[in-house]
Parts: sequence; C-alpha cells; structure tokens
Amino acid sequence: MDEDLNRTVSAFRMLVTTLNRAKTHERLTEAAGVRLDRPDVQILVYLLDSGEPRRIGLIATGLQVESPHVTRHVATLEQRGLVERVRDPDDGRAWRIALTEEGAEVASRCRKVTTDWFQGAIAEWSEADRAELSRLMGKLSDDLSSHLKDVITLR
Amino acid sequence: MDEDLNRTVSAFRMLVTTLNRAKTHERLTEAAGVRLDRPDVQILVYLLDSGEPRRIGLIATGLQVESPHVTRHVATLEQRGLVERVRDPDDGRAWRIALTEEGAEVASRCRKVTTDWFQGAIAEWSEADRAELSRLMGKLSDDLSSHLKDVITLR
DNA sequence: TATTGTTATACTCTATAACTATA
DNA sequence: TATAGTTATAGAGTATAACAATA
Repeated sequence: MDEDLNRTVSAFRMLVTTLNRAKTHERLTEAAGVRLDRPDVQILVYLLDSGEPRRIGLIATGLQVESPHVTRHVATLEQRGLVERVRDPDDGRAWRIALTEEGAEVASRCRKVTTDWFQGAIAEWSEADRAELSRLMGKLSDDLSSHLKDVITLR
Repeated sequence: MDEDLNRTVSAFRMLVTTLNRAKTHERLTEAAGVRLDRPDVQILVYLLDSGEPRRIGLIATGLQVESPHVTRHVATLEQRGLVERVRDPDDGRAWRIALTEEGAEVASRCRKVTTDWFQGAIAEWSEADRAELSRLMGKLSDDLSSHLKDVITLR
C-alpha cells in the first residue's frame, strides 16, 4: 500500500524531472520548428488551451507565476507577432492577450509535439488502459491541485 | 481519442507546473522542517530512493542534470553533514556519495511530505482506482522516459 | 590517453520591490 | 484609493567550457 504510493510518486517525480530539462525543451522547439524559450511556449499553449484572450493577471495565475514574468514574455511574443493586445470589453483599463493567427499555429505545433510524445509512449497500450489513464490523470490533476491549494493556503 | 489525449497531457502539464513552483518547494521544506534548496532535496531523495551510495556522475544522470551542478550541491550537503564521501570500492579514483544518518532522516521527511500530498489527494478514491493509478503511473513513467530517450537520441 | 569530477563562468527562469496608470 | 500592470533588480537553478587528477 505505502509501497504502491512510493512507487507512484517516484514515477511521477521522474516524469516531472524529465519534462523540465533544458534538453527536453530544446527537443520540443526543434520538433515544432520554432525558436522560443520555455516561458514563451508555456504562455502560448496556455492561451491556446484557454480558447480565448486572457488578461496578464489570469495568465500569471494559471501558470502559477508572478505577473512581471508574464509581462516580460508577452512583450517579446508581441514583438514577434505571436500575440496581440486587445482591449478588455469589461474593463477599459485592462487588455487581453490574444493569439495572432501565426501565434495560434505555433502554439498548436508546440502542443502537438508534447501530445505526440505521450501518444508515442502509450501507443502499444490497450484501449482500456489508455482510457483509464485519461480518466485517472484528470482526476489526479484536479484532486492534487485542489489538495495542494488547501495545504498551501491553510497556514 | 485525440481529445482524451489532450486532456491527459494538459492535466499533466498543470501538475508539472504546480510541482515546480517555488511556493510548493517552500511548503515542502517547511512541512519537513528543513532549510534546503530544491536541488539539495532532489539529491537527498534520489539517494534515498537509490538505497545505496552513488557516484556524482550517476546522480547527475539520474536527475538529468550536468555534473558540475551536482558537485556544487553535494559540497554544501557535505558541509551540513547530510552526506559524506566514501571511496568507491570498484574504482579507486572515484567516490560515492552516501547519506549520513541525519541525511537519511531528512530525506525521508522530505519524501514523506510529497507522498502525503498524494495520499491526501487520493484519499477518497476507491481502492481499485488507487491501484490502477499506481500501475498506470509506473507504466507511463517507464514508457515515456524510454520513448523520450529514443526521440532525443535519434537526432 | 580516457574517464571522472571540479572550478569558473554565464545564461535562463522566476521572484520581490517600487512605481505607474486608470477605474 | 484600489486594482492591474510595468519597470527594475536580484536570486535560484542549471548549462558550458576549461581544467585537474587518477586509472
């Protein structure tokens, strides 16, 4: 039981490690045919997943970083024509960050590289196992995030 | 199918993000009652998981970082009495890094905080789901690492 | 001479603090 | 004056390059 848990967590730890290495990112951008640093890609994919323009603050919250970090990277993405600022209809002082057409395309390519990695890794799995993985992963993500939020907030 | 995959990956992405934030680490060390930076903890837990002393190079490979990084952090861990160097019996020029008694204790506390987080998150899950998670997670970790290794090597 | 590890250095990522601007 | 965002700065984390030491 406890052994099971230890194995689960250490498997997880290894995956997290791998996915955070510079080499992995390098490989991703190479495969996607773009030259962007990690935070840039994270922001693009976040916007793509969102499906609509988002404010700086919301992007920061979503990616769990501080806003100056987002400000800086959005500025470079804007210069490269991958995102643009549009007025927030609800709040005149605020802007929303929108993917440009090219930005959306780049974001899809980056996202696809990652999903392809997963797909390649589980290609040999049974249909049932793949479905189970999807289900449990979603559940784990929800439960772990909300659990951590509680743990971190309750101080 | 493709939708499933996208959800799996984006759930994953979120978890990776959360687990890599400074605040999460801060929370971990606070709960474990230690004052160590992230690489220090990674090295300690790696050694604990290994169950035996390891050489610098192997630690670097395992954590997927370059050896100078390990050298530096091992030096501080050594100063703090959490690890010690022992001669490699197989190769006189090499040393192995061993956990001291205190180091092993600190490492266990850190590892336990993480596993407790997981445990708390999945506490309400059915026995069957927990077992499935463990099984699929191990499988995914193996398959994804080896798949990535292939992808990254084949260049 | 090949391998392992170390020292020195620099770059990337991210946080904190102080400031600006608009509702 | 409260909120959203920006500018400025600093610190953590990690990589690369050059070197040292031992089989």
